[in-house]
Amino acid sequence: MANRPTAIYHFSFYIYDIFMSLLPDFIEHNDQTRAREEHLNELRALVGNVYPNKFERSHITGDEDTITALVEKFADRVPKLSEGERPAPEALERINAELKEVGQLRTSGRIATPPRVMGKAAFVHLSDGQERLQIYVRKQDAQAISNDTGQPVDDFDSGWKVLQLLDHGDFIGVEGNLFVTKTGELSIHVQKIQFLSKALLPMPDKMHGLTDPEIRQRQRYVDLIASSLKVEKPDEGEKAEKADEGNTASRELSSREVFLRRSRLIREMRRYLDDHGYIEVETPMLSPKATGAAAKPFETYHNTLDIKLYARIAPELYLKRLLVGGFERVYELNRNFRNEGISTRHNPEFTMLEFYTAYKDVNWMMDFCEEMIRQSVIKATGEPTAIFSDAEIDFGRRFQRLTMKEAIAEYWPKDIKKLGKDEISTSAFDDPVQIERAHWFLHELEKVENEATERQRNFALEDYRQNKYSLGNARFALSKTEEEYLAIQPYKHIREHVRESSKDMLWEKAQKRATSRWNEGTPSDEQTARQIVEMFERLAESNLVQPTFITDFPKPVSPLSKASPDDPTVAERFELYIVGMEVANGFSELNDPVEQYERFRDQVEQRERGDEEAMVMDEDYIRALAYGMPPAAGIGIGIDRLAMLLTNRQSIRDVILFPHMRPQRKAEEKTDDEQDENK
RNA sequence: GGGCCGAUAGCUCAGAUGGUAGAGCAACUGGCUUUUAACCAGUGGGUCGCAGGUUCGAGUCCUGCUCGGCUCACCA
Repeated sequence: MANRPTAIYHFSFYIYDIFMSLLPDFIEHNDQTRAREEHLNELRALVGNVYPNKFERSHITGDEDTITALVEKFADRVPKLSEGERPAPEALERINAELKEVGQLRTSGRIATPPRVMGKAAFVHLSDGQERLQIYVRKQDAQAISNDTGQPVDDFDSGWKVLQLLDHGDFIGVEGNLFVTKTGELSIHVQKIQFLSKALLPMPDKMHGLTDPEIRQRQRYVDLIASSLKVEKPDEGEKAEKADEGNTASRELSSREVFLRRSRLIREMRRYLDDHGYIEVETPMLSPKATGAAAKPFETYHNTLDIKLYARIAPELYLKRLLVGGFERVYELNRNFRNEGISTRHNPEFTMLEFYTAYKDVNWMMDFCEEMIRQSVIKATGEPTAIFSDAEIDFGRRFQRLTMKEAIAEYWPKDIKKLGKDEISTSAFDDPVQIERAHWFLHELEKVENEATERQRNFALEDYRQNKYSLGNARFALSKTEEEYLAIQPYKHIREHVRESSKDMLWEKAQKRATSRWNEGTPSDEQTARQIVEMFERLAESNLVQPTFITDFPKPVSPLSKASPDDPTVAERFELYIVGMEVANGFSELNDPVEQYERFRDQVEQRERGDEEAMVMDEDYIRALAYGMPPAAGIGIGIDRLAMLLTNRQSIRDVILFPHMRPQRKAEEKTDDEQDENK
């Protein structure tokens, strides 16, 4: 008890918090925030207003002297040295004489390293988010500027006093002249120092950055600070490894770089369309009908109009109304909202580029889309290839094109191309009975395989558990990855074994099942269409690593696209797949109001049968088409997914600045909610 | 919805078999006038995600929950 803090001790801190604390109480306080608050109070006494309105930077670089501008402009004056090497004194003297000619300059930034104070001099790095530049403050040289008068504080070591009160993360402005230090680093010898803003909360770790994905995503500002303050200093081992990997440009991008690259991608896609005669438009984000795609919408309500509104799921029908109105080339690059699951590939709001081109068809659109993506990728990243996970995606090569049925045949399990007397090939999927059989066969095979592997997995687990008990503390000798490996190893064999031993039996079963279904009545075109799409998704989708256009979608699943002139059951529609992700979806736009009306009616029927994602009737759109819409091709491109590909991020949340996440609930709130529910 | 993993100091993470909560960085005090992951000496800081339980004793074991990650399934 004696060496524990007393109640009075705690109470004094409580009082301190109430009377001294500047920050509101929902922000956690600790010794570090208290130190920063004290520094701020002392700074206020020294320089007056601690949140001044502006800082004028000089214009030696031609434009504003940001840190990046200065570092870039004077990069060629800095001697290039290998690690540990120091510049020759004569060379240094010459360089510094040159730099003296440049004269006084003023720049500003955030303190990117904790000040290294050495008696009566100090080194600090300033960052403008992109580059960092060192400043050198000598006690007798630096004056503080008062933020009230704009004049130097009348105190011989005022600049030094301000420096003592600076914390990692504060913003300051400095005036001084450039020089190169003995160790060869470009620096500013500070004559005047002006305090600009305080970081009351401590900065994230300068070496590791932020690793917790939760904070990275919830508090993106901290993530971005971390990625601009991080010290790039891999140890020798890592360095050697990186050198071995060669020049594959596989270095992981910082969070900041991810969003810069995303921005560049968007800019290049806009520019490409602008250069090809498209105009950018904005259509309603809130609309009385949620149409243009198959998805569940968000609902909201307009008080004055007294109507229900939906956040749009796609701008498609509005953009096509503009084709009717006489804009031949339009695009919209903006958000869509879908009230569906959240995953590594889905965010409730996502950015889509849609554009429409009059007098063109789907084939033209594929060519145009391919070239646009290729050019934008090259301009955004500097090269035609991108590393994603362990794949190198080549945007430079012509994109592969497969019909959906070809893709199914291509990725049909290699070892079961032959089933009894039947050969699985593209033509097999022209016949609805064969489609039904193949679909059921896959379904059954998957079920049996999953059952078998599940049983195998449990067996391996049980085996492992028994070993664990018999081996006692050996658990700690065995690394987790080895455990997992042992449990997974038999898994592949069992899958192959099951496939080989049961394929003919399952094929017969599927045949019977298909036959009995057909005896009950012919399946609708829509059912057949769904079976084809399902087989494609199960078999092919995840295998489409390099950019691949999948064409010839079944008409019934494409209610807004035109049928192919060659095959009335097929829509002139394509989707672009890269690393198993749907990145784009385009088609020849259906412009026959009568047929569109029929298709909507089919959709409405499906909706009534319980398909929540089927479309609704949009009478005004039919009316628009009745005024006449030119033949046209249209496309939607998922920008977030493209950004993932170009930044090697496996989660869509890593390429969206502020992704949606479940709110954190405290225990007390939870019990309150539950009490409410119980009432 | 099922499964697996995670949550410990401001940050990054250690803490096998239950027994006084640790390191590095950050913070604070002192020293050092060209350092750079500065250095040297010293100091403070944690209700171990939340709520229960077992126990003489829980960061550690059990139950429930929250948040996050991965994964499978469903839906399209």
